Amino acid sequence: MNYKTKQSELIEEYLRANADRHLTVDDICAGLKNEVGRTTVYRNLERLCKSYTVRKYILTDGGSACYQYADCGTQSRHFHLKCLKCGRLFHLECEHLKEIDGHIRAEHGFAVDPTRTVFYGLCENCLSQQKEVSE
Amino acid sequence: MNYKTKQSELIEEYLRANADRHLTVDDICAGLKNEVGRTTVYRNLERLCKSYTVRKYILTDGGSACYQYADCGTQSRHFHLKCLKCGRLFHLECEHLKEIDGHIRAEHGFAVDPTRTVFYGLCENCLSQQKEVSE
DNA sequence: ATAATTGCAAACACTTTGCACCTGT
DNA sequence: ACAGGTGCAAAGTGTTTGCAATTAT
Repeated sequence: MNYKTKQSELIEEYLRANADRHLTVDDICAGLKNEVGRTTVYRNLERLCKSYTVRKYILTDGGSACYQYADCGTQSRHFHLKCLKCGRLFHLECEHLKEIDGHIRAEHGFAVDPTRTVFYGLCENCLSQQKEVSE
Repeated sequence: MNYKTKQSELIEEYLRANADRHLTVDDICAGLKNEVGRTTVYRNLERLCKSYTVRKYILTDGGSACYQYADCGTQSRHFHLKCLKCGRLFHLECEHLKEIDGHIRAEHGFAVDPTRTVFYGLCENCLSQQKEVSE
């Protein structure tokens, strides 16, 4: 059980090559130039998530889910910053995560799940643009 | 602009009366015994979210969104903690907000909007329950 | 040989939109 | 009178499923 197919290899390869990015199913399909069917992408992602090879993120805005190759350890747990203006998604490094995480855990007894939590606000770029225009 | 209708009053009333719960659109429709159309519920919730009277949560993967009356002073700047298990909403005090806020702003040039940001995770209660069961 | 995988089309669940009608001001 | 609200039906999204054909072992 678990055959090695051209498609499953392409998908995993693509995810690994883009381990620094968050990919939607659309991204993956486009990245593979539609050499792999959408259904197959979904099914492979499901499998990879089950084996913890890939991590699924559900952004709190109800859009489509994002997937990221989980290189066991390094960038495993991190927060997300989503710009309300340009829509870009940023990653928040681990040291700060721990600080935030620990603070809330210690002081409020609440265990934050970074895979579910998204900070909304304005990114550097959009902030400076806003100042210039000052609308 | 913004007329007071029988339906909009029923919806807000119901949300306020159940401010301790997180309600799906289905819950609201059922609670109002289908006196209000589903579309109207959606549209009113959208309006209430925009005015920060109600907060929208996307808790489950593929499931429906939840709404909760949260007119906790539109003006006050604080974060929210939402428990993924019991659905309870907690408020995060200002000192910590400033710390988190300042950190992300200073180190990442990202200005977080606390009114838009919700931390998802597990509350003290649900955490301890989970330990007991230890599944 | 035979068990798993693929991918189309169709089903799905939740949400949004178009439009004709109704209601509040 | 007319801006705004309502609700049906239809369209739109993102995801899952049925199934016949294909592919890996």
